[in-house]
Amino acid sequence: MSVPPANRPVVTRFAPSPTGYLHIGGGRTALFNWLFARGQGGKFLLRIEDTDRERSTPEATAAILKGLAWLGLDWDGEVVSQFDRKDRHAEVAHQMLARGTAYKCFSTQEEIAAYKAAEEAAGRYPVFLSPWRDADPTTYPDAPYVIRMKAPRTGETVIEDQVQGQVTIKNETLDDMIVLRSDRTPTYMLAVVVDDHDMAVTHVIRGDDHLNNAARQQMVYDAMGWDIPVWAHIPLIHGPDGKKLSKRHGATGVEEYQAMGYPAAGMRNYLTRLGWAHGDAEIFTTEQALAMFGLDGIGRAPARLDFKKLENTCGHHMAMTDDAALLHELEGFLAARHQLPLEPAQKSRLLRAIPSVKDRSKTFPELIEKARFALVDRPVDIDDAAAKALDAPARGVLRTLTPRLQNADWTKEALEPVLTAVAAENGIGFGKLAGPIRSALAGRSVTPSVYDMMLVIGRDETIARLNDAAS
RNA sequence: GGCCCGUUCGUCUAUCGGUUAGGACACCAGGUUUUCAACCUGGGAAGAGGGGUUCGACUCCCCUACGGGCUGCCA
Repeated sequence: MSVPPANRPVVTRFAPSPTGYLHIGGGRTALFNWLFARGQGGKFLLRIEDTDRERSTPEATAAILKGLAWLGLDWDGEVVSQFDRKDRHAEVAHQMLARGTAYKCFSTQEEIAAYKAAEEAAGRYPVFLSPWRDADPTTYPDAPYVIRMKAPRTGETVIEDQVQGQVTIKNETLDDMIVLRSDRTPTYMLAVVVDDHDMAVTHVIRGDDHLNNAARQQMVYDAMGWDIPVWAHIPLIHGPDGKKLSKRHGATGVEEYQAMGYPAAGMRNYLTRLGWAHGDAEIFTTEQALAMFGLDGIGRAPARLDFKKLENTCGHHMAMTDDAALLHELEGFLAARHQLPLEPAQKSRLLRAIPSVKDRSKTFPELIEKARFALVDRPVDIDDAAAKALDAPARGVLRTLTPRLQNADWTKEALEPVLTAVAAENGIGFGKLAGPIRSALAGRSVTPSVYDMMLVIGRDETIARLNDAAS
């Protein structure tokens, strides 16, 4: 058995099959690979496993690339198409044939099915033992064949896994897996090994649904005399009920999370912490994650998705992100939702409003809703809850307020005493004054601070909206 | 069915034989307050069950239960 490559620079890869959107679990797998490679100063490669021509589509590939881009995961070099490398895969299959570590099998699918059925009926583990394994080539018929590996029949295969530890698999449970199909195309088991070797991948970080496959794949590494990469099989993500994450749990594709308006930085942070920990670290930047991330922090049990914590994490990142970057990402969010792009005027209004709303928002829809006061034009649409605060007495109070605003300095420090005084003169608490102002300025009863709103929309607009509401 | 993996508060997790089992989210109570948040303080909340090993087990071993994965000429 070969030893893991210890002194080479780290090379990881993400190798999705293009049969749909980028699954949230796949996104996390990509993220772990990216964090590890980038954190170690290594390379992160992308390979599309499109050998299944029936199910692979260019649309799916595009969706996966888009999902990765949204998560902020960039890869080195060109995207590798596994299908394009089929000749190389066939070449390796024939090399193994020549070395005697693989053989041609002429058994038909019917024969195999019958064999397995008989084994099962006899109460044995249904491993197909091909009669062609040690057949004399001169007896080969002129018929379609596949190339199979000669798997060891005794002993055990040990997988040294960075996450799962030492996993031992009995060789009798390993069949002579097919590496080249009868149509000369490679199977996944062959292609993945050849590609990982040719791409000089040092660390294979992938879902633990591949843990058993690692034993099979090691056969190919051994047959070719290649170095086995470091394995790290990470647990899958489950839904809130602990079952495998599926459509009935809600969102499974990363683009759905983008469409729901979660900021990418928050998503990254949450996904990093899902199944990985570094002491008490909870909220961190990508730079910090890069510095902290390691394979030893990955847990062995599947983690459940918790939307409440995702939201909380995203809230922290909203507040941490600078205003211009937030606006830029907001535009991406609107585009992902196929909504109208922002006009320049709206952008500048939003940019001014963001500081007053980003601390209190967890998602982009929330940010937009809270920034509504800055986006709307007069006359402001007032909803029922806001209208309740604008009864006759309240309108009277507002009429006493507007003249006082004409000459005040437009800063919070100057405005504060004015509003406090008006409230006092009217014999009401500050809350009774803030309510009507809120309604007049935003048309809603839930808004940012009244001072923030006044400063953002400016003196003229403030007075105009107050007059609208007071009349 | 067989094989493989897993199991600490409701959830994400820390602990790497000796801790009052820590943090975060969520929840509850109180505080602050200009609405909603945010924020501050406090609170309840966990080692699946059973056997071992050991002076001592969440930690090591075995069994059971439960969950997941694999068992394709899919990846």
